[in-house]
Amino acid sequence: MSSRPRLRFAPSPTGYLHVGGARTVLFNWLYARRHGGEMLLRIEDTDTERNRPELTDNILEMIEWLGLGWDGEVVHQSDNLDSHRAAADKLLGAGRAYWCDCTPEQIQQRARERGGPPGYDGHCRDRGLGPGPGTALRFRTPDEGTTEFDDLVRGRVSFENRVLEDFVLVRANGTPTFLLANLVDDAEMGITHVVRGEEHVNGTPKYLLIGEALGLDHHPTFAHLPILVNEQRKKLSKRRDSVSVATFRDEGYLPEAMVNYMALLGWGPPDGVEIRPLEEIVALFDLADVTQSPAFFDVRKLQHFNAEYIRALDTEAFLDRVRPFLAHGVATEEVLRPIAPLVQERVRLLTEVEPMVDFLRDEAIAYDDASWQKHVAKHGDRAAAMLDAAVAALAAAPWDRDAIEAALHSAASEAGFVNPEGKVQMAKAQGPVRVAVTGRGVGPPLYESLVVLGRERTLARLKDARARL
RNA sequence: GCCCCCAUCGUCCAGUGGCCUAGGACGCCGCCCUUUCAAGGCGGUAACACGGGUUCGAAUCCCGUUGGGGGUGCCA
Repeated sequence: MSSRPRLRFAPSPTGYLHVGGARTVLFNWLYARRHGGEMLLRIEDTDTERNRPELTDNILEMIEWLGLGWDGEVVHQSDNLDSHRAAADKLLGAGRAYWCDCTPEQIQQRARERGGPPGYDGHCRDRGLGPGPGTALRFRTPDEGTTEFDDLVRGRVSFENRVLEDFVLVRANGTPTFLLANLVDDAEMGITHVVRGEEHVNGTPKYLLIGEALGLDHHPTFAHLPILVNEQRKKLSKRRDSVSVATFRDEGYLPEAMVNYMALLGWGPPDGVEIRPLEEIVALFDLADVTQSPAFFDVRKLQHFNAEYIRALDTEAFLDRVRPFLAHGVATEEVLRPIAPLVQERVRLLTEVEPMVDFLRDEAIAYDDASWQKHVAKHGDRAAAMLDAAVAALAAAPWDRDAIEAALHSAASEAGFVNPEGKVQMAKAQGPVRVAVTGRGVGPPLYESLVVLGRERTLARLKDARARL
């Protein structure tokens, strides 16, 4: 195969792009890039009943957000209905397909009465029906022989033709099914590698059989990726699991972190280095190295990756990325900027930034009850003493980080936050101050925060807290 | 039911007959550092599903069992 590989991602607009689909796009994209080929995008919209055209926008937007993209124009399967019909006619003319007017209910009922396996029984095979209302076109699967194919991920897979039921090629409403349109379009588009989820393995012999019956010289290489599962080890479902890519974006995940993480679902670099630039992954990636067993999408590991990527950003880039997640725009950015590196190191998600710095921006703060109890109330008189000492020391100190540290240090000593060896216990002493000023027990480094907050507001908040005791 | 596939730490990957007293990463636990929280450093916990073969030698090859998943739509 000397020609450049041509791959495609072929989603149907029946749901938002979810992580399973995103992983499939990624592997298609990686393989195309790795081998100097291209990855096309085809929207499989032949099921007019279920399509939701607006979802196509989401799919396109998410693929772009991930930084992947596609080659050429987006293809809409519905634009190629003439070819699908022509293929159906050809199959009918060659005796490889026939009309069937059985309803799903009838098919089920016969299967029940028969007591045999569910599925279509070939009832209309030789009834010589013509097209008409409620009549669908079925493919006549061979009664004997086997259909096999080589899969880059799974090796050789073989099916006995007799277990393949006569499936529908054209619905009663005249639209082609996925089985027909998918094959016809792949052939016309010159697709060389079909990389898709494992759920399509069973449909592959049908794909092959149609192509063969059509006399097409279309023999793509297949690669069925292991599916992504939830904690119950079930296939990720848009309904059960919250896995929309847009949701991850809105929760503050960085696209490069997601792409990096998803590349590790079913694949791993030979040197074991997991967090690395996309270009390196492209250089190392190969479908032949993809795992054969299902992978669990572990959000906790994703979060770790996201935190790593956030930390790796330079300050300006970090600010650019968080901006959409900040309330009150510029006002927030102003208080964040001075301590951005400190915040950057403490968040896993971009959405965690706002609640970490809002106390620097807002006039009024709310005390977190648990924090107040643990860091202030519990220490009783010492907390009150610390607050008083802090007010006094801070009122006189120059307003810079080191002076603030020194001031709070002496205040702690004065308030009795000293261990038996005479060492000041700043870990405990900063508690009342932190809660008084931020409302919470945890947050960015205190001294640096106070610099940003300013003397006036700091003193006012310390006094407010003191008054509550 | 039938068909297809899968099977190494809780999770994701490494391992392709001897380098494995099974390695890395996430998580978890402990210690250090430390103004909280993070980050960082150090250490630890934890797996070859089971049974037969093949072989001088199996996590690695074969068979079976068990378990899990996918498919079985006029969805894709």
